[in-house]
Amino acid sequence: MKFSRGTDYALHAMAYLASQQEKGGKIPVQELADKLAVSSTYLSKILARLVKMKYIIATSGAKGGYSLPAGWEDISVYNVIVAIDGEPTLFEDSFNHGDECKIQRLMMEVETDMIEALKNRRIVELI
Amino acid sequence: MKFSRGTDYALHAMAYLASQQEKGGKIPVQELADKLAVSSTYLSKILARLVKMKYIIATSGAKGGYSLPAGWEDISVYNVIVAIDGEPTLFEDSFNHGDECKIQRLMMEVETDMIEALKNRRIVELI
DNA sequence: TAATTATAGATATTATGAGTCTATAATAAC
DNA sequence: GTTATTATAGACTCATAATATCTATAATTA
Repeated sequence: MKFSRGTDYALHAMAYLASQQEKGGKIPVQELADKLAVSSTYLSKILARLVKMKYIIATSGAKGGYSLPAGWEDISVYNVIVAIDGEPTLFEDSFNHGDECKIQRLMMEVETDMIEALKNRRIVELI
Repeated sequence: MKFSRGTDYALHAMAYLASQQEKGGKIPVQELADKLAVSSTYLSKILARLVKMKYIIATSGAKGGYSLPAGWEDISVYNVIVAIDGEPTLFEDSFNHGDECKIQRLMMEVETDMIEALKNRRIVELI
């Protein structure tokens, strides 16, 4: 019952990029990896998912690195979580119980509220 | 990012016991296991945790089985989850970041709200 | 004493998270 | 154009936890 460490890395990376945003520079993965005390190849894998979702921009080559796209202020914590872990689900709905199951319904309500809360929180808050 | 299947079994077992409560009888694990389509020995292991927390009562011997204790109407969904999975934590706080970490703080807020919601929901609602 | 029920321990299986290593592609500096 | 720098992608390993199963034991009633 917790989000993956990958999500944690991703959120910290996003927060760091956001905090460096004024300078307009690109941040190489090695710098991010040093900050987070994680291997750069592994962090690359995680960041690749954010690139795929266009939450960050990757630039190859010398003086390259990662940066934030226009409109990054709208990216939510939920966006990042889904990019890394996929849609969060408190219960496995492929089990026994369909819509008529009160347990399933109750958990869905709690889950929906949690998701709503995460959608309302944005990366820009983390600077 | 989901609760264990064990929690699911436990909630369904509790709901079933509650629904049979009027009859005052004890329900053997085999009957519960049949309902949930799970092996009785495995379900026993899960129910043992509820017994330890006094959320259900186990009676050995012929005509024995599981039943609910006095005051069972106050047992929350959260109680059951903690009994099976332990305290839920959205993030591993043993990582890098202490109280000053904004990500940690944000996730703690979301987590606290979720826990509060689960504490406000009781087994009695599931009948 | 025998039947019925729960409990506990050892073990197996499987899935997933977490991470490494290596090769490849893209781009800028020279 | 060559080289250095950067990101990307795939195969693979390792550890851990969930999800059970099986067997033996303890408790209680008929």
